[in-house]
Amino acid sequence: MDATAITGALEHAGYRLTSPRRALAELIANRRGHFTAEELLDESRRRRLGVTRATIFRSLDVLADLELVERLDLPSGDHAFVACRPSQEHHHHIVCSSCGRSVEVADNGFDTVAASIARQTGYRVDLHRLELFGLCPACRQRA
Amino acid sequence: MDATAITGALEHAGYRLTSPRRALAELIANRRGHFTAEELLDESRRRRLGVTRATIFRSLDVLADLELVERLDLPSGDHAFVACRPSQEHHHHIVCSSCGRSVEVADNGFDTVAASIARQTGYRVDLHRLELFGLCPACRQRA
DNA sequence: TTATATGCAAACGCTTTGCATCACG
DNA sequence: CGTGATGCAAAGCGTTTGCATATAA
Repeated sequence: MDATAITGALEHAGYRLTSPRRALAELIANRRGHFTAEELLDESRRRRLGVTRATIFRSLDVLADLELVERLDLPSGDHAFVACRPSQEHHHHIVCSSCGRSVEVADNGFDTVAASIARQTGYRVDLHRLELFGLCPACRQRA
Repeated sequence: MDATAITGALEHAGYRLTSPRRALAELIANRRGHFTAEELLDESRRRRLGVTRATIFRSLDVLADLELVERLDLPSGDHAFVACRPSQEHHHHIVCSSCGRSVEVADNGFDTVAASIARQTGYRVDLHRLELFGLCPACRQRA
């Protein structure tokens, strides 16, 4: 993942390109798996990037709106984020419960399930969240 | 939903049937849609049921383990719970974003989607969470 | 030049915990 | 009786906010 994908999308959406945001984009781009706000803050401190807590939360908020990151609710109850490729279609993530790496998953086939649920329940389905957890190929091999 | 379904399951699982737990079972059984721990606490205070905060959180924890309630992560980011019928197969809930009422949804058909995701990604899928939001029939009509 | 973004630190809200006491079985 | 459950109040922890200052455009 490339930091310029994030900074570019921010700029395109009319947000100012500040140096904390550039630093944050780089931090996020270099993450392998999911990450928390706290982890970004820790790394920012360690590397003296000068991105502070409030900015991290405010920026993650913006990035989530732009769908550059997705909020995750881990089975543990913790909140985390994953970076996504921008301007993609609706998709979900499968997250490795061992190493945290995640892969984007096309919504393909799920619309059928959603339609059948709508038919069965009479609800109008507006929104769904799907989170998958398991073991990635590398961690499977290691196990 | 019947409070005895909850108390019975608690007893069956070897938990003590205390009066706070009985009161809580009744509180939960009478809920129509999803609810938060705070809401239960409010009602317990209003009706002087004497169930305190710590007990509510501890009990919801137990009930979630027994799958008598399911934890929900609302699109707003809030956490809530819904009561489930006990000893059911794996299922999900569709939640009305207007009135909060929820219906259980069979997992039917989703296994195919999960299998295809596993095949495409190479991940071993261990766990998934699916939450659907929309408008229930009653709220659709009202709108 | 001016709206936007940031830093700081305090406030916030939900949830958990320690510990003494209570009461189910 | 003995162990598990409760109440209370305090701590914990992730997240948000107000406000003065700095900065991108």
